[in-house]
Amino acid sequence: MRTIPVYDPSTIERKWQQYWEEQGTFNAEASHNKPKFYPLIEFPYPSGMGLHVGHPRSNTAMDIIARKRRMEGYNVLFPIGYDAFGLPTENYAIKTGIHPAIVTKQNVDLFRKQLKRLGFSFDYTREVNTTDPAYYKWTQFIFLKLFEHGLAYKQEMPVNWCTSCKCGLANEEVVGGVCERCGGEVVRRVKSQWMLRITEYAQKLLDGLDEVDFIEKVRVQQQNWIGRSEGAEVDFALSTGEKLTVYTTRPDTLFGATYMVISPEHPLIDTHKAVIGNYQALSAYREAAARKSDFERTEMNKDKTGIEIDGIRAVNPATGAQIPVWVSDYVLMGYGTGAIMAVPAHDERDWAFAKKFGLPIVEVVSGGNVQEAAYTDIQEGILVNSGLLNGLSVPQAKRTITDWLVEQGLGHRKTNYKLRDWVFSRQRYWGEPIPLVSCEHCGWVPVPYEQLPLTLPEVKKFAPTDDGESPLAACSEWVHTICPRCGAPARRETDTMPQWAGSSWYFLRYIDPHNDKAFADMEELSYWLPVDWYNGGMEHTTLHLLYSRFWHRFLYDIGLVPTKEPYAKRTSHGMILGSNGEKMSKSRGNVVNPDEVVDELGADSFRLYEMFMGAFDQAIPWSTDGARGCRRFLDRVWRLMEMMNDEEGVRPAMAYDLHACIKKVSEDYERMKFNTAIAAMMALVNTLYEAKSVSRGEMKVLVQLMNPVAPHITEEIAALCGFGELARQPWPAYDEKALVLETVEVAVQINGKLRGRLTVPSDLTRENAPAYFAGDEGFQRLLGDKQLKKLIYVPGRLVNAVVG
RNA sequence: GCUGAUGUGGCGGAAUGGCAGACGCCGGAGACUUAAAAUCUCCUGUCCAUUGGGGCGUGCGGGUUCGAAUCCCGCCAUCAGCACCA
Repeated sequence: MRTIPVYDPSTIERKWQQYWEEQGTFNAEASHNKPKFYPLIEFPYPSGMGLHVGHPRSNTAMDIIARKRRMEGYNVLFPIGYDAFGLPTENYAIKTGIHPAIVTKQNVDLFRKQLKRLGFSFDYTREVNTTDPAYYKWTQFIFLKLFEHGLAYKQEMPVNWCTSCKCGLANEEVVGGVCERCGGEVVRRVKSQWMLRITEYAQKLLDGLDEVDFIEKVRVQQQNWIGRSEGAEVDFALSTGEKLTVYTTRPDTLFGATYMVISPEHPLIDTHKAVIGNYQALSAYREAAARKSDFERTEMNKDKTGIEIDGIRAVNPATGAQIPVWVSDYVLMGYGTGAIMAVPAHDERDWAFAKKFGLPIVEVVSGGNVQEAAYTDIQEGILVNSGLLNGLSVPQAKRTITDWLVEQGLGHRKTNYKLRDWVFSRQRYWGEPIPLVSCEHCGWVPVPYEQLPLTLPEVKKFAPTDDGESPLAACSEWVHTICPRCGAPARRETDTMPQWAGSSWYFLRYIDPHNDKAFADMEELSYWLPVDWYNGGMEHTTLHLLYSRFWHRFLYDIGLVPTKEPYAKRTSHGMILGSNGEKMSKSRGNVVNPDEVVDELGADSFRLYEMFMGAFDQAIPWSTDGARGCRRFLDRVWRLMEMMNDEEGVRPAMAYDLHACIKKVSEDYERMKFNTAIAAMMALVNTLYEAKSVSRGEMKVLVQLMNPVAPHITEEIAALCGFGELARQPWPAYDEKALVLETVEVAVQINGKLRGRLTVPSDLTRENAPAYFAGDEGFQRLLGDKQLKKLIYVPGRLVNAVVG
């Protein structure tokens, strides 16, 4: 038994972290000779609360992959940065009067310190910060490119207005009718807003999903959010002589359209004020609809309201019948044409509406009972009461009627998307200024590129005004400027960009972070792009992930980046819950502070537990006892040094276990099955304890396998044992031959019931099995006097005797 | 309502057609110790028998198969996302 030093994580971890920093061990190499690997984690928002236990889950996972790739000979770029614009910092500034830039710096320093304590192999020389003018210069640059290409426009439009933040929100930021950030009530409010035309890219963003390796649920969520549907636009003649165009995905049901509905915001109401008999009532309905918050609209979801327009009727182009036109808020102005043909027999919403207001329900697809419920099946039904469509299936009828509409000049095929344009303005201080100037003569004029960055002015008050203007509007010497084009007095845009701006392209800046001629050099981009593996939270699937794909695809289209898609692979981690199984939050009092865990157990134990606690993609409750168990495992590994002998190689008796472990761990890391990889290493250590000894060769392989998860302790063991620096050595390979044994134990079943175990030659085949077992004493004893009808042998696993 | 996921010991979980419960936590017993902690060894789904063993068991009900936690059909429950998108 050797005498070994005490395992003291705090000393060891500090020592190695310093060493890595001095040596630049994990900095990406400037040369492009090696194959590259670019792993990415979502850069954190540096809040004053510091790191929570969720961050290290994603970080450790990608750190493991990054460390393994370096040992496999790749040039790895594993960067870190800070997404530091945003509301919490600004709200803190409003409360305390401290400038957000100062708060941001403090928070970034705190985060960096905490991240370094956990030993992540980031290349800190490439750190970015979205609030740094040298960074947001290029955010503004990309915005101006979007503006130049007609993808940024300002429009009066109803926006989601958070009454608490006093700020407009993107559709994606409204969750369940309330503000995603603060939970405040969200109402509709008409404001002039900068918009980005992401809808122009709907199809490209959809098609791009086929080129990348995203986990299924991310792909499905993006597809649903983009929401492509195919149908037709159909013109209905109105009694006023004009026509009303609707969008439908079910043109086959045209003969069943017994009324029409337009949205309360539809312009038809005002343009036909003169002929409408109940204009007063309609206006009242419209105002009531406008006053409803999104939340109320959602609540009232089930109970339909509406009012018939008195004085306008429409003609069903298929049947020639006169049908009424209604107004109801179940029809949305923002989708399709803001008007629908209602087919109550075959649409649940129309059915509910027709039942409530006593409108006729005409069956045109047979197969259900349309007086009882809408029949919406499109697989089985056959068309009836539909003239030229009678007897056709739904898909056939769709084609036939659409061709007919086109022929008659009454309609055309149409594809629609649920995706809406991106509300890009925020009436806040702590964001990138939008680099545009409003000139009386020239309209909106970009700030010239050479004048970027357009920096935030110093202001005294950071709070938005009650009338919803940005705090920048109060800063008159900043607002008043001259038009860059004609030199006349002009005003700057005072809205700022949303937090999603800086995060839409940060992965590009990591590639060439100190470049002041371009956001990144094309040659560097060509080497490093795309990001090979991006891990992040599901909450960013329809926000950050979609937005950044949009920006990247735009930059590709104008020739500024070399790939269509930014991220080759996307995976997602499960949330860490409080020990009571609920979401961690300050108010629930179940928040775990990583610093405290590191203080007690060390960073390696913390990292190990985060990876061991359960399946990586699932939500798991935290257990400090579980983390202590991981510390116990590291203690056991450390003490293996006491029983280490001088044998350099792997002992034959240990070869199978060791090589099986190399294989299992190597494969499981790649599949993000970290929990089973760690379990395999624990099992190996248990086997070594049973053997009461370990050779130097075995010990070295063990610490190499563990190194990506627990880098400090394993480097220290390697140093004490003279194995050399692990981070600089190749990843261990397993020996296929060592995995083949001479004999193997198989289960014996009689009629599918487990009855015993037998040792058989491992090369026994299915063909030879009947003869072998006929002569095997142990098998015959288990079989007894029963009559063998059939024998099933699964090599290496089991033998099943089917008896009469 | 739609979409996607999940359901296995006291707990986190493993096994994706072939020995259910690997690995860890909690708990119990023993060894070491003056003692405690730490450590080491053993036990730990459940019921019956307790000497070898046997029955039951992966949300519920059916089915396919020599064999099902795993595949199929029908339910139930939980979580997440979307939600009047025509």
